[in-house]
Amino acid sequence: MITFEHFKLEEGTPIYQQILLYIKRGIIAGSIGSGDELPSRRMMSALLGINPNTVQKAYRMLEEEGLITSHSGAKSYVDVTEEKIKQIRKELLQNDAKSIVNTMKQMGLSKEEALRLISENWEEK
Amino acid sequence: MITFEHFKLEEGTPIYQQILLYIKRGIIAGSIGSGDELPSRRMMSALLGINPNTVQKAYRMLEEEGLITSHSGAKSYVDVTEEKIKQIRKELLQNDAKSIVNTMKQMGLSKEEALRLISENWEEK
DNA sequence: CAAACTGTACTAGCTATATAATACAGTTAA
DNA sequence: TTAACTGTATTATATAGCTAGTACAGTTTG
Repeated sequence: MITFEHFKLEEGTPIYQQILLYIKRGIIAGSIGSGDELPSRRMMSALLGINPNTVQKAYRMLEEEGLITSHSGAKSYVDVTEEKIKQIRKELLQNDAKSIVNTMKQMGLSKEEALRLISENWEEK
Repeated sequence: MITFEHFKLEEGTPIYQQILLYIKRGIIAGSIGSGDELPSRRMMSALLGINPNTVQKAYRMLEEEGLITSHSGAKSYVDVTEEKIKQIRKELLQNDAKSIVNTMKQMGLSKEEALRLISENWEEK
């Protein structure tokens, strides 16, 4: 069962997208994998204090992307191939890295300053 | 006159926020400073192909944060003190760095892998 | 002065996001 | 079997973001 223990809602980003990303990143990290049981829509919404429809939206998109399976009445499970993992790994990492670099450059940081900033923030907390 | 030459709209983030961030990051980088003239709301919206009201929203927020001055009928100008620059520098850099580190950790990357990813993506384009 | 620009304000309409309240049929477990 | 869970679907409502159109008064420039 995926716990969503370290999942915290943030403002400014659609909730369904945050759920999507949390699961995708978990799959990339290896902490989430095939066979893992997802919390039910109702359970999940109760835990996060959000609406069941919002969870359903995230789950439906995950199903459309072929990362989970859902059957009426039964529980939902993660179901990913190595191929899919490689695909979303490339997708997310490239996206994030490019966005980070652009941001840092926009703020006039040198490569060294950027690396130092990341490095310093890695340890804390 | 601030040119917005390298400004490109991205999907998924409110346009007014992108304008806000572009100017704040420019101020941090030093490429935008006190006395610089902002494009008029109408000019700006025409250049970006967006609605004048969206530009106005960004400009109004910049004024509320005390980064620009606007007077009815006259043009708008950047107006920042060293104190304000330090403040938003800390604000944005800390925010971005923490968000990046969290994302990377969520994907199971080690500090070294993260630094290498940034490093590799720095050069390209 | 007059025209063309400025900032500002307002109404209206659309889409996306999120909530609330039900409803129903399939699955599971006592 | 029956009760409690599942996924799925629907309708209604509210808010944020964005667009479109219009209006008006202050400023700048010819």
